[in-house]
Amino acid sequence: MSSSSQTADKLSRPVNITITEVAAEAEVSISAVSRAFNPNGSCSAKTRAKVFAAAEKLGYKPNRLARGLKSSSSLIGILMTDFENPAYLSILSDLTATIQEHNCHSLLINVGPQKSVTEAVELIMEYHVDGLIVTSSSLPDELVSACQRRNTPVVIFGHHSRNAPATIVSCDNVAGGRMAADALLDAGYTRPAFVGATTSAPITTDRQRGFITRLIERGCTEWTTTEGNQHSYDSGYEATCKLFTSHAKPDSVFYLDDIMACGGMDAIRYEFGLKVPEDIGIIGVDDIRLAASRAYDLTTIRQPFTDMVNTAVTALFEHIQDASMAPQNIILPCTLITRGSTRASIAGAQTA
Amino acid sequence: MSSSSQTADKLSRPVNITITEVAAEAEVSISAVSRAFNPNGSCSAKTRAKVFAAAEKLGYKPNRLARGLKSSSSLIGILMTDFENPAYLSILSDLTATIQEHNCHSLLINVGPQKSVTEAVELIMEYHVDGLIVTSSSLPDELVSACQRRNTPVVIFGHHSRNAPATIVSCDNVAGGRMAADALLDAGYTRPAFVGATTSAPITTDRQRGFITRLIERGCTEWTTTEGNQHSYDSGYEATCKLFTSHAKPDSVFYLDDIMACGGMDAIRYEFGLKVPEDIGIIGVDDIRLAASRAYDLTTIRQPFTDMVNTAVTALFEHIQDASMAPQNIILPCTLITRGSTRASIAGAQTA
DNA sequence: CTGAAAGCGCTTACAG
DNA sequence: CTGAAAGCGCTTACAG
Repeated sequence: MSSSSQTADKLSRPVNITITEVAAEAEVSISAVSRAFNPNGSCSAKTRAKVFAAAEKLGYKPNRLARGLKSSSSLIGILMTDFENPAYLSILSDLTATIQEHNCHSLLINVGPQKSVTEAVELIMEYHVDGLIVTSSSLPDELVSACQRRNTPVVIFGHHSRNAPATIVSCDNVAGGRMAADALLDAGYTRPAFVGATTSAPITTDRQRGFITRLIERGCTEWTTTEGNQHSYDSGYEATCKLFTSHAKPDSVFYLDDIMACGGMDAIRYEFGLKVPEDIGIIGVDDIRLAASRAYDLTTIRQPFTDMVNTAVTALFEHIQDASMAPQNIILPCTLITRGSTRASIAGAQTA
Repeated sequence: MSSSSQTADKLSRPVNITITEVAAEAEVSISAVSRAFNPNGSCSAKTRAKVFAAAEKLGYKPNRLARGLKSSSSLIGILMTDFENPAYLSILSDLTATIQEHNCHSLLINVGPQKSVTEAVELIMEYHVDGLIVTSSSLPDELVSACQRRNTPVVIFGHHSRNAPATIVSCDNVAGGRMAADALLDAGYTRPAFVGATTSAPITTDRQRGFITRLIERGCTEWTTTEGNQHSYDSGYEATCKLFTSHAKPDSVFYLDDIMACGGMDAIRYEFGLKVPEDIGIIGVDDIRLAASRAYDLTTIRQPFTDMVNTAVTALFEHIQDASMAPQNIILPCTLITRGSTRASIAGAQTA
């Protein structure tokens, strides 16, 4: 292949240029080209320079599919269920950005209601991903084991799972529930309610447990609980309408997450004409952007999403490097962010 | 390989079972197995049954990486820039779900500020994606051509691009701007402002052009324009603060999108103590979930996102099937959704 | 450090 | 319809 024909080729032909052409251009073997492009391949500086020059000239890019056949695919699977909660947009942004920093890319699987997690995992395994991050839905333990058997590390993001044989990164939901209870009682509210969601059981139960346990510890007896259908504005709104037309008349509500709290606050204000925080105190969880808006100005239990994402991705790549590493259960602390949806504390409570 | 050892294998061994093992189990050639799994491979019903039985028994899943080496990767690249605007979470949900219906999967690339679109496209090409969907950022024409040369169809989502050699699916932003102008004037506002964003030029200019052109057509002269930095609540808030402390005193604002409009509305209400819609009328674009909330109750120009996604994905797969298909410029209509952030129309205006 | 060779798991003309 | 064989683009022991 002459140099002039290559130049013409580079401009016009649609075919991909491969390692073979680079080898010819650099006058080395294809093994040498492969090693030059691999950090751990032994290769003299001179050869590497020749190879890079040739690759640059030809516009060569390695085919990751071919590489993945013998080596790693550089693909990380992300399983997502919840596309209602806006928190997941920034989580996704952080996840993909961090994965890209590791020179890998994200295969995003939408585990919608019509698709089971099992199906999703099987599908993702067909791409031989290097690792898997599961958000917003807990993965059955058998599936985690199945991944492990295939040497595919799994990190579960944001969800507890008692005894899953996988690394889990979440925040301390029980403590978060306790904080919410303290914040409400400290502000003088006496009849708190908890609004959870039927989906994603572990999160709901942990936050609820922390909340109720703490209420009881502090001698509060007039509490109620109810549930919305999903993590959405509408669910929060509807659940709140039910709650405030029931016999229980709470004076404050702890919502499972911020987006439900926003829906709930709107119901309280516009459906029942009550004032926040004077008549009703409200606390959410997450600290999504909207929580800091003037309209909602929501007191909330902040989840350290950025830290959680970094921790999760770091742990995943550690597992990818060292398959023998034991699964860890990493729980990050959450923080109370006090805003205008709760009355000023009358006790000596913590403020952010 | 005896049947009993296979059973033991299935439970314990970590290695993937491949086409070779299925062929042995089914007592056919590996070509036959391959054809059985390919819709267009000629294969007798009997052989297919044997193959499927063997595959089922062994838990065989084709390796998509290997398949992609000679055939298609079943991977669709999604390029995303904007993780601020919540509209993109549901767009992403629809995109991934629709792509999965086509038995393909989504490689999501985060084109953050530190990463150029060019880099992102080069990276994505290393995975030999079957097609590419570009959202929330316009792709330089040279890049589109580069993809075309590699036989990788590109669909641009949500953005005009005068003469890109790619299929474009967007909505009629100029008409949207005109609708907003009509809605404001019909409601009796006389000093409208437009708040755009410095990013994503084509969208901003089209909506602004439609808006201003229509204002002028109807004899309105007292209009102003300004810009936020990005598509976010904070940008809308800040731009509005500047706007309302400048010499121009608008009585209504058309925002580039809903999330900016929400920020703007909060600034108007809480920073300047003005009433919406009595003192100031507000219109956004998108119709995100938040627009329908009681707190914002935002009049908006709805983009038909679900239709746009379906159209974009359908068009992409048509191009993948038939490489010779000419690029199309598909523009879907948008609709005015009248809510409480504008006064009731005093003219005979359209209402949703 | 370097090259020839085998192999990753699949597809696809090519004969039969 | 079916099988043997070559090939997709890369990696990785194995000799040298």
